[in-house]
Amino acid sequence: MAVDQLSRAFVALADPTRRDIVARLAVRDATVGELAESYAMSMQAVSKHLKVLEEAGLVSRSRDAQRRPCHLEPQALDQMTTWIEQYRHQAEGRFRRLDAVLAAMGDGPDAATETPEAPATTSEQHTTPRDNPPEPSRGAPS
Amino acid sequence: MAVDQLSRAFVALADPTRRDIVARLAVRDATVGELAESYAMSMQAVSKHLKVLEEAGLVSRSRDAQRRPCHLEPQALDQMTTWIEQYRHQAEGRFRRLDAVLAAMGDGPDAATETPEAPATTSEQHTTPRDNPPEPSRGAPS
DNA sequence: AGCTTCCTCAACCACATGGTTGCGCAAGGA
DNA sequence: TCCTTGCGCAACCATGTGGTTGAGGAAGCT
Repeated sequence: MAVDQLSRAFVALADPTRRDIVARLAVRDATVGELAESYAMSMQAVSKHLKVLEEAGLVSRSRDAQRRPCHLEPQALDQMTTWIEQYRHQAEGRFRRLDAVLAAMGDGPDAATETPEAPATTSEQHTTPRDNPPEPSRGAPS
Repeated sequence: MAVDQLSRAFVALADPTRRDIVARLAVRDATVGELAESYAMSMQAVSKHLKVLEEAGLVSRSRDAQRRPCHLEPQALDQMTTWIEQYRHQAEGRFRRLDAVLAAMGDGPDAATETPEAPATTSEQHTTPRDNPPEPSRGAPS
């Protein structure tokens, strides 16, 4: 417990069986039994996987008599892409800027190859808020 | 071993410390020691985390004397978003079509609320290839 | 009421994971 | 040459995870 939704979502999709379940639920809703028919494991195991997906907010379950139909929740997937794309864009932008610096430096001096991305053309520094600083000691601890 | 790159990538980002490392490497490359200063754990532990990220293709490490600078690899992140977005789009498209059917059925008959997404307007069925069918038994086993 | 179907919960087990410590190696500086 | 820095490897340990089986509950059928 005490784990944020994003961690749960990544943990959930880290398992191939659960990714396959997500892929199937993208096509159509399904019950536990329907899903379990496809895998070489017991229905209890599939139920556990669905519980993980549900606690990650990736699927929801309603009631239909004794059935428990499973429904994919796309906005949880959206959260994940938002996180990933944030840093991918940040990194790619930085690399593009770095390439530009290196190219413009083609006939320049030799004092290069030393962390030229810190003082890049447009300041970026450490503006983006990282989600989980899982440690108390920030900065040099010694 | 014998685990595909996508699973490795999701496993890697499932850990908050490793997500934080990715966030930092998006800003600038860093050495193991620099990263380790920020966390309440030993450098060996951070090195292990980096190994996980490296085997997932998310970071690469070069040599600079005895330093091992770590570099974020955005295309691995791109793979992940590609996977996620595929099913998010699929599901959202299906839900939009379902909503349309329900809306158009507002004055229609009462025989509804029963899996209306299977015979939707545009046939989609099970076209998208799921990545890991981790089971041998496909189709009704009985 | 009693049976069947669909599913969850609880206990258990093997193995993976995240952390530790200790050791050792490669490369630069004294 | 020796020492320090920076880092990886191996062994170890506690906990988490993915599977099993067994029991049992909720809802429809006869």
